[in-house]
Amino acid sequence: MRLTTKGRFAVTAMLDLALHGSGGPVTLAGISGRQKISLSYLEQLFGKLRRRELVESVRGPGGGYHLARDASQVSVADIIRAVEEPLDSTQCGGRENCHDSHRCMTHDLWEELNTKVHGFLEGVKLSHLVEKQHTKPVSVVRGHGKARDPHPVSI
Amino acid sequence: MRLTTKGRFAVTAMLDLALHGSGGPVTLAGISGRQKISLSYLEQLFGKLRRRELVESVRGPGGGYHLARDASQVSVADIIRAVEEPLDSTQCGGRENCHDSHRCMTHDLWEELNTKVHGFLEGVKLSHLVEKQHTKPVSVVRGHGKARDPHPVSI
DNA sequence: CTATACTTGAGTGGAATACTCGGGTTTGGG
DNA sequence: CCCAAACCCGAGTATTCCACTCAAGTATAG
Repeated sequence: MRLTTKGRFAVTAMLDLALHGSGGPVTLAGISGRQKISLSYLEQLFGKLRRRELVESVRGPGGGYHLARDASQVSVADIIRAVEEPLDSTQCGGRENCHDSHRCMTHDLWEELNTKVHGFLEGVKLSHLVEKQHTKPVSVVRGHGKARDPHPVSI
Repeated sequence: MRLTTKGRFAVTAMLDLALHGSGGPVTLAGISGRQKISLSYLEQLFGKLRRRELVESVRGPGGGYHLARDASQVSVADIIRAVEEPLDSTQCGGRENCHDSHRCMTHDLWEELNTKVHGFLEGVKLSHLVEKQHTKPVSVVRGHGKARDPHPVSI
């Protein structure tokens, strides 16, 4: 699992979906307008979210997307896993780049970090984010457009 | 702070330095041979490590590098910070991409994750890795050469 | 039958990573 | 004193991949 803006956009979009999902399907155009994420890009992301069965689609006029399960059953980790390529080979993951059956010296370190981050993101459910949003309903807008945001992960 | 192979190489190299540092300066050629990291690349990395005062260099024949401080005083976070570009703008870090003085919806989430990861890496000292290596002295070899390992972060 | 909305796949620009290369400068030993 | 071992450094480069766009669909409500 990687962490790029793609994953962050997906989480933002899913949160928007959870927040506006009470009145029938939510259109991507709506999410695009509120969150300032390009429509085409959203289409790409929601294709993956649908294939991973995190959302369900309703086609035709009046259609849109809604969550496939309750917001309390969807973790941030689920969302990120859905949109980011797998590529989770732990950079030396048992074989490849490590000689024979040996592990490289720092293998355990990265694996432990992975586990920690994964555990954290697994624990945060969409419903938690919804609650937080309700307690302090600040702005909902993110930048987009021509702006490029390369930062893969800042820790 | 980002997490790429550059940071992992740096940690591996620093660990090698800590392991072989008892008998005077360690040469980059030695690290290159043991860890299978290209010499030129190591030179680049150690330039940064030296500027951040994590290592000290001894020039001329018989020279090399040694740790600037005790292995217990060097954290993995220190090493990664030294070699990866800052670029730590928290992807919407207060300004930029967020409208006005508002924060985007998922801001807190990523910030909390950052803090967690940072805390973990700050807590792991080079001396811990050395100990682990001594308790089970497995292979010391990593791949390199023409092989490209793009994975920025796998979590 | 048409407008709305999802669906799909291909394509693109730019930036960054992961290196290499070719020259330096320092300095110990013969 | 000079050579070679080592560090030093800046520029260059190939590939990759992210972040997005574009174009052409398919389904369906009204």
